[in-house]
Amino acid sequence: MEKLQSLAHDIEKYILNLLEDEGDNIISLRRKELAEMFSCVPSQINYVLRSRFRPEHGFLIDSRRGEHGYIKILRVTCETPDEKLNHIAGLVGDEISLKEARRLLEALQERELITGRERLLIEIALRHLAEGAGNVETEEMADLLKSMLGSIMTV
Amino acid sequence: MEKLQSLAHDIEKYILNLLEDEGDNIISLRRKELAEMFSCVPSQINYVLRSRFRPEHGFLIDSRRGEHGYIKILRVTCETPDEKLNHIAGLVGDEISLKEARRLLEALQERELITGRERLLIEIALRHLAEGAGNVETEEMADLLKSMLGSIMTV
DNA sequence: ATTTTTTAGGTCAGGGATAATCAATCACAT
DNA sequence: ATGTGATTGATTATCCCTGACCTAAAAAAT
Repeated sequence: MEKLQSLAHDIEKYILNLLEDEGDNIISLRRKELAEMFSCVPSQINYVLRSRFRPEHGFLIDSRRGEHGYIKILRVTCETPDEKLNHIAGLVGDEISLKEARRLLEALQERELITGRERLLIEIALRHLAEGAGNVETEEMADLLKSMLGSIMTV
Repeated sequence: MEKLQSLAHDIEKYILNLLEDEGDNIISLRRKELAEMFSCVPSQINYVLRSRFRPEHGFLIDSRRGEHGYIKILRVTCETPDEKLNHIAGLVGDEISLKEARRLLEALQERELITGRERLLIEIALRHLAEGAGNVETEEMADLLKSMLGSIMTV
């Protein structure tokens, strides 16, 4: 019955549990200790962070090296359920124009799902992308928009 | 009482407390005295200032040598939106790496000039840009970062 | 008035202690 | 066979701290 999960999965769950216990949405780790606890190489911790605690997932990482070094994991948003991510993906689609994106963002702000400042940030990022390349970027715009919305849309 | 934090951290907190107590936004120190108080080498004070009281942290340093020497620490205050824009533009500069940008965003969130959600959005946009282009993107990153920060600082 | 001495603070390189990165390899599913 | 995710270890970068040497300003000596 015991489904053997990957080490990365176990470490992820351990970190999420720590966050759950804290209630303060921020925890501080020592990479070396965590690696010892799971009997793995320290860089494995970085792999877990890179693959599961990115900004897209609503997390921010602050770290310091040297003596008294640490890794702080900050949970900015609650976990966005797949259901909601699918909804966002549906709204955005595989490709999107700047004009369509603007309409979508306006609607989201209207529903108070994002703030005016957040809407500005997203619009600027998309505009920068659109102005950069020629016209094959509607797909890329859709990807970026989904990443950004996915990171801040809370449950 | 165990020493849990680094010496630099303790000195930082001591200075911040002084600033807090003063109520005013400026304090004056003697490097030698402070070093003696913490039983360390005087240059350690310089290290603390260099690593924690830079403009990106919201401080300016003024000092004088010789008899009646001093180190003054001034907390930056941006009264007008214009000052805020200039401050940000100066911090970002003409070019910036992804690593530098992340550090800056951490400081800005610490200063409560941006929220965690806004930091998420900016980090995602910058990383998207950095990973997309291969090479000479430090200028473009600086432009995008200034655009994004500038847009929300005035709201 | 000029020079010398004294009294500060500044800069830099280096070493120990961490964490980050990267390329190689492994594991497993398709 | 191939592709994706997981794991490792070697290398690189960063942080903290010290101490040797440098510079500036004021006082003292001339």
